[in-house]
Amino acid sequence: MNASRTARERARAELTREIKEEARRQLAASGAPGLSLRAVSRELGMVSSALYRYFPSRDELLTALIVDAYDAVGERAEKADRDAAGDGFRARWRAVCHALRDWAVEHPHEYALIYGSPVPGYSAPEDTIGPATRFPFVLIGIAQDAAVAGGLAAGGPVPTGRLAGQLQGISDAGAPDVPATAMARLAAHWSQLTGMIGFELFGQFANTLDPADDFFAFSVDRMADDLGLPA
Amino acid sequence: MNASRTARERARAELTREIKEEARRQLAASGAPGLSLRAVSRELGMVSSALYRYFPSRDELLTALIVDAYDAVGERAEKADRDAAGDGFRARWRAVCHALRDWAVEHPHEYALIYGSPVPGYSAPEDTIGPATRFPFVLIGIAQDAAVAGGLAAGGPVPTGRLAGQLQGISDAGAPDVPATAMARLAAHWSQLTGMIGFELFGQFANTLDPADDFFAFSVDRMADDLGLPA
DNA sequence: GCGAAGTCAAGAGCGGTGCTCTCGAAATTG
DNA sequence: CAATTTCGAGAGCACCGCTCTTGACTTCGC
Repeated sequence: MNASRTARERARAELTREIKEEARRQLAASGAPGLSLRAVSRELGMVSSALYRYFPSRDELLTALIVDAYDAVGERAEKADRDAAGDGFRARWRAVCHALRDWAVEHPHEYALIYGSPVPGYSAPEDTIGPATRFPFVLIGIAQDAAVAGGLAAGGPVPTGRLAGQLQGISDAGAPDVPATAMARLAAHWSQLTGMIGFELFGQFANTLDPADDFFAFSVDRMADDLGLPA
Repeated sequence: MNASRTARERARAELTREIKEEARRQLAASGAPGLSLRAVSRELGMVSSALYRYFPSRDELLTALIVDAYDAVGERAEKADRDAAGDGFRARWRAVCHALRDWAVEHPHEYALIYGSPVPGYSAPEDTIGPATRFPFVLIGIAQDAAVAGGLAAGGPVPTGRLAGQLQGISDAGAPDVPATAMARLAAHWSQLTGMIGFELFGQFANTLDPADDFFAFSVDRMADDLGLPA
C-alpha cells in the first residue's frame, strides 16, 4: 500500500508518463493528425507494439492528452482567478479570460485538440466531460460571486421556455443566484471566447484583426460590461 | 474557344467534378481525416495513381473542398439576406445568422473543415481567403446599410490605438459608414456565431444547452440589440 | 525457495495510406 | 499521317494502426 509499490508498477507509471510527454511533444510539433504511435515509440527507443501495453489504441492516447489539456487549462484559469481574488469581479473576469487565451497561444495544438473539431469519428469519451467543465465553471463562479454581492446586471430580454429550463439546469449545478438573463449572457460569452481564440489561432483573422491582442482585450471588457461586473 | 472544347477537356472537367462529389460524400460520412484518395478512386472505378492527374495531392483536394464550402455557405447567406431584404435590418440579421447555423447543421463535416481546426500543418492556401470573406461580408453589408439609414447604435467604449486602425481597415474594404464601435461589436458577434455553432456541433454543449435552437435564436437577437438594429 | 502466474518487450505480419515513377494506349495537334 | 501531349494502369516505396506469437523476466502463492 506504499506510494510506489513494486518496481514493476513504478516502471509502468514512469513509462506511461514518458509516453504522454513524448506524444505531447509530437502534438505540439505537428498537430493531432501527425501524432504517430510508431514515432512515439521510436523516440522512446521501444518497438511500436510495446506501446499498446500502455495505451490500447491511438484514440486512447489522444483521450488521455485531451483530459490532460482540459485539466491544464482549467487549473490555469483557477489559479488566475485565485490570484485576482482581491481585485474585484471585473479583474477576476479579465484574468480568467486572458488565462484561457494565453494558454491557447502557448499550446495551440492542444487547444485545437479540445476546442477544435473532433479528431477521429466523434465519440467524446465519458471521462472527458468532467475535466471539460472545469474552465467554464470558473467563469460561472465569478458570476455567482458577483450575483451574491449584487453586482450583476439585470434587464434585457428574459429567456423563456426550454431555454429557461436549460439555463436553470446550469444554475443548479453551481450558481444558484445567477439569474437566467445573466446565465444566457455568460454562455454566449463563453462561446465567444472560443470563437475569438479559434479565429486567431486558425488564421481566420489573417490580414484583419491580426495580431488580435487588442481586439481580445476590448471584447473581454465589453463582456464584463454586458454582465454588469463592477469595474 | 467554345464553351466545351475538346472531348478530352469535357471529360476532364466532368471527372474533376465527380472526384469532388465523391470526396464530399466521404467527407460527410467520415470527416476530413477519413477522406482517402484511394477510397475515392476505388469508388470511381479508377486506380489511385490516376487521381493525381486531377489533384496533385490530398491537400489540394481538401483545399478545393474548402473553397467549395466557403462558397456554399457564402451563397446561402447572400440568398437569405436577399430574401429578407424587405423586412428590415433585424430580419436580415436573423436570416443570415440562422442561415449559417442551418448550413452548419446540415453539413457538419464541411463546416468543421472551414471553421474547425486546420487539418494538416496549417498553411491556408491563398485561394481560400477570398471565398472565406464572403460570409462575414454579408454581415458587414447589413451593418453598412443600417449605418447609412441611421439605424446603428452608438455609445459604449471606443476602440483606440492599433485596434482602431485594424477596424478601419475592415471598414475601408466595404463598410465606410460603420463606426469603429459597431465594427468591433460585429467582429465579436461573428466570432461568437462560430463559437456557438462549434460548441453545438462538436458536443461541448452536451447535457446543458442541447438542443441549442433556443439559445442560438436568443443570442442572435441579443447581438442585434447590441448592434442597435431596429426591430 | 521454488514453481505457477502474470507481465513485458520484441518481432513478424496484415491491410491500409499518400505518393512516385514508368509504360503503353489514346487523343489532340501540326 | 506523324509528332506531341494526355491519360489510366501497375508496381513499388515508406509509412501508418493494430494483432498475434514468442521468449524472457518479475511477482506471488505455497
